[in-house]
Amino acid sequence: MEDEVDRLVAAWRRERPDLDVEPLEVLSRVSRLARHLDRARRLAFSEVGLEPWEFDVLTALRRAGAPYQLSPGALLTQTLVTSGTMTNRIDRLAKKDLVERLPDPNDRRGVLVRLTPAGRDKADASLAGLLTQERAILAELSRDQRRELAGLLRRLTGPFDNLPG
Amino acid sequence: MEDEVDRLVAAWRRERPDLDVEPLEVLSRVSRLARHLDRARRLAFSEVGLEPWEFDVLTALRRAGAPYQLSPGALLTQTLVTSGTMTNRIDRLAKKDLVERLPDPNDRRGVLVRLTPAGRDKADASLAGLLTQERAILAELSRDQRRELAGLLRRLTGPFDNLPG
DNA sequence: ATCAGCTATCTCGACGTAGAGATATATCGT
DNA sequence: ACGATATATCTCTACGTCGAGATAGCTGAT
Repeated sequence: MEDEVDRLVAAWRRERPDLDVEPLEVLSRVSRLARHLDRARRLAFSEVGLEPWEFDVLTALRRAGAPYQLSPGALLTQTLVTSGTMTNRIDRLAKKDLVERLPDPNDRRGVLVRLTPAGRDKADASLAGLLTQERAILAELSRDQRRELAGLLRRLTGPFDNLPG
Repeated sequence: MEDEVDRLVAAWRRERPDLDVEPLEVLSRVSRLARHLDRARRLAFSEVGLEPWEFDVLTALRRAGAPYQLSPGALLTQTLVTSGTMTNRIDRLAKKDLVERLPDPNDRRGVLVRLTPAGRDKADASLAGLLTQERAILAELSRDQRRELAGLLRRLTGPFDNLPG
């Protein structure tokens, strides 16, 4: 099946035959697919009254395991947002009583963000729904193809995720 | 090489062994990689004084070929933003004399957005830089692997791009 | 010819994010 | 101990996006 990137690449080859646009075959698809996924996630979460950014934070805490707490800094690396954004997110989640801030006992500069019971319920409820939706999107591929795709993507994400910065 | 998604998946398997989180192996990597790419692009474009959103619009027009014009609606489907956003973008690009608005001769509701010569220069200058950067990211993979990856991604983007909506 | 419904674009208010700077605390070498 | 430097988090402003609604023009059925 042809997609927008096929059309995009064909257009560049016509307009700029002097350039090798092969990289776009992979990376433009990654960007566009992520955008489609954002939209689908927003729709799915709206059914349980959750914003995608709330999901990201709550599930990061849920994954940490009991007592479901992480520093803002740890949340940054997991969610790929800036510190100003994370402060804002924690504020809003705290106002909804889904998380609470605690002083870090080992570092007086630091803070720990902990999931409340209500926050944990939200996190658990939303994850199952997301997985169902993602399974539908991935039904285009066989199990082996999904595994192959995951492996190739890991080769690209690895360098970013293990970067010093 | 291990990445954040490996850690994320391992954490879910520990915390929620009742759920099959295999879909995250693919789709969480897509989302995170797109986020990394956004950052890298922002950095690369700042060197030529261009924002990523400006690049997206200008190159869509450039790809259209002479006379480098498209309707706002056509730009929407290519850039995956909403109409309000596109109006705003066109306004700002017009203010910088990179594009101009023309009435559509065939539909009095419509408008055509056309690249100015300055806009075309910007588009051409920035594309080469982007490709160089993307090539570096993709150097992790062999030519065959890149082709394979592009093919698998197309299977996922195709349904979205060919959807009625 | 007309009307209902559709399409293309723009308007506008609410919201979330980035990014730089501020503050407080920790850490390391001397 | 001390000072330089690094780290953790928060504050604040500017900016871009979304999304619902408004407007104007098109189109097909009757």
